[in-house]
Amino acid sequence: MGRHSCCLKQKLRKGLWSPEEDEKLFNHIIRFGVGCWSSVPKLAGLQRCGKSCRLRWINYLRPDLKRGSFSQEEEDLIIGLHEVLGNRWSQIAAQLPGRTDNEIKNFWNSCLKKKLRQRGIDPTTHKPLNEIEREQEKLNSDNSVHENLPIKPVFNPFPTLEFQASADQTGANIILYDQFHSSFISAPGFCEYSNLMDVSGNYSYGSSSSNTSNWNCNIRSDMNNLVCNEALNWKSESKLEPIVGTQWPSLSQDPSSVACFDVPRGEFDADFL
DNA sequence: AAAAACGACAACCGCCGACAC
DNA sequence: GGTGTCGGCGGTTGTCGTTTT
Repeated sequence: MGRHSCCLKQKLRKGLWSPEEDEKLFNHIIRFGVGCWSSVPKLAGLQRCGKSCRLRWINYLRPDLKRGSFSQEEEDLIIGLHEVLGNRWSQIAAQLPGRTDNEIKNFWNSCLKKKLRQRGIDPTTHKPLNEIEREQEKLNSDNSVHENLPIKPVFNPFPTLEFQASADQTGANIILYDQFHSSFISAPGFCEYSNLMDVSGNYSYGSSSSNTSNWNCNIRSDMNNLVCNEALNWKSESKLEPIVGTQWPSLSQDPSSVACFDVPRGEFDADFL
């Protein structure tokens, strides 16, 4: 329990990642893909634990990250999904291509919660705040009368909807989506999310922003898609940003045609092909 | 101009489930 | 079935830039 064995070893760096470390990790994963995270630091020449490398890759280095501020559509989608899913950030992130669970979680905690409160909505239950207060007062008065009764949880992650509880991993999202969709599209004040929700066809990372299993399965074809669609620009602050509108040739057609990125800082090899 | 407060976001921590042995 | 390892997740903390006092 607790810290992984890799983290217990001496001389492991912590804290912010340097551009050099980013470069090493990025180059390693581009070349070899992700096999076993615990072996990545050693193979990449990093004094970090595998967990830290994994997090850095998922939240920061992955080439398909969108970055930048959230659009209004994304904001509405997050709020709607949070009402359905609660703090299941990885599941919420799965519906927002290019966004990570960490990013969404931070956005929620630092911004959206505040916005909802300003609109008079409780960010936990998504009910009007005055209604929550009334319920709380009622609960308090009930408790004072029935002090010996078991305490019921106040928070209900599914406040207005009932969901099928036993869906397999692949079916769960579909069921949730159908129920979420049918519940909200007819409700006043809610956006039509359907065009945003259906990303299963073009979101190559599967069910979660943190899910790297697809990388393990077919790193080459995934990188093919990613590199072609989102060329990399190594910015001075070491962040990667897609070059909007840039057309890249398909690697499967002509791998040698993509030999270099726009790399003003750091040097990324593209000869993993 | 300096200090304090605030906000955004990167990273860590602890826990859990899956899996292999 | 017990144990250890690993990946993944959500909560929390740390860091740093910006704004306010």
